[in-house]
Amino acid sequence: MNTALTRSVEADALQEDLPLHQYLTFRLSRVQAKLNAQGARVLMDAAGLTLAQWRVVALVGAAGKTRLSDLARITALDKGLLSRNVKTLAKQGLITSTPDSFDHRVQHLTLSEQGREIFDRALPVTRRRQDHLRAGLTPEEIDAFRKVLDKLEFAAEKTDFME
Amino acid sequence: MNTALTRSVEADALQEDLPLHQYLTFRLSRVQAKLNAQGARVLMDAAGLTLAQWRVVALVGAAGKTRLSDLARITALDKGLLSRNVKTLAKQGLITSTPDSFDHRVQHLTLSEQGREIFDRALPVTRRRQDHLRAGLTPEEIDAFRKVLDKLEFAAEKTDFME
DNA sequence: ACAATCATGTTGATCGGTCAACAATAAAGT
DNA sequence: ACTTTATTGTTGACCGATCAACATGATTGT
Repeated sequence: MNTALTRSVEADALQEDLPLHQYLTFRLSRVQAKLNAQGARVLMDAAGLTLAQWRVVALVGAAGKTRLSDLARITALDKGLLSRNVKTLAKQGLITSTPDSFDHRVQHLTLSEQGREIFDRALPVTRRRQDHLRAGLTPEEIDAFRKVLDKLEFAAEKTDFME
Repeated sequence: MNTALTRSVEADALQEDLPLHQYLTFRLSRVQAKLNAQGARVLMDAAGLTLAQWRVVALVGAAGKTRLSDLARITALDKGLLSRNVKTLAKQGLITSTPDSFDHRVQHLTLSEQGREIFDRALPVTRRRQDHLRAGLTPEEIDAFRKVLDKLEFAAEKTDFME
């Protein structure tokens, strides 16, 4: 009786009252993984960029001119990761990085012609995707969602809840 | 005038109207990264487990007895990843994996004594963390949040929104 | 002026997650 | 019966993310 026929039964019983499934964090990571996969696919198709690369392009494109440390600060992305992404983007000719004449540590980042072309091509695609994601949501839901995200982010940064 | 003194000004201007910052997915991935880091730290301190390992222990502990394919199906985690985690947990003696006598492909997973001890020790810690995360949220907010997650997950699985 | 400190960006090591290929086995179709 | 197809779990290759160490250069304090 313990053959493959009983599989679904046991699986369902398991699914019912799993502690993990009630955990917001677990749900969140699953949804995020799926969104990530979708976003990566869309961007690769539309612009030949990875998600992390697109983020750099989008940030530099929107800012017009930035430096790496600002991107890291604002987005809370790892500076090492950003550095590598900028490097490959520069090698591909999408981003130009020019040194600051006063502070010789900083590099100013701008989009090249080609970079802006890709930015202009990718932006509407990502907008479309965002619209698609929001399509089933009311403005109130989106607003509430954002508020919860803020609170969760705040709670995630607290370190003293274990005494 | 383009020295480090102007940094914050430019950074603020950038922060204002970034397209990325309005993207739900971007916010989500940031929050998730922070939650992840917090969860990993808490679990490592409390039980010496990685997040992925804890998930396996928690799932097997809750189910009593499962097989790998069920875990993969239910949690939408990668089976390769699960296989590796199970393997290291088995090597550490937390999980015992016994072959099915009818279907020689499947392995039945259960917690060992030691595994259950760790499960029992880690579970209240993770509950405490979940409570901490929910502390600032009303039941309605949590409910709304869950609904939005469901809708986003659904929308993330659709593939035909680009025509 | 000089020492100590801090900011910027690069790099290496490592880890977790994803994907594809695979061997072994079972189930289904003919 | 036999071929084809599907499932289970393992493995290798690869990529993105995280962390720490580091070199360089600026800032601060005395």
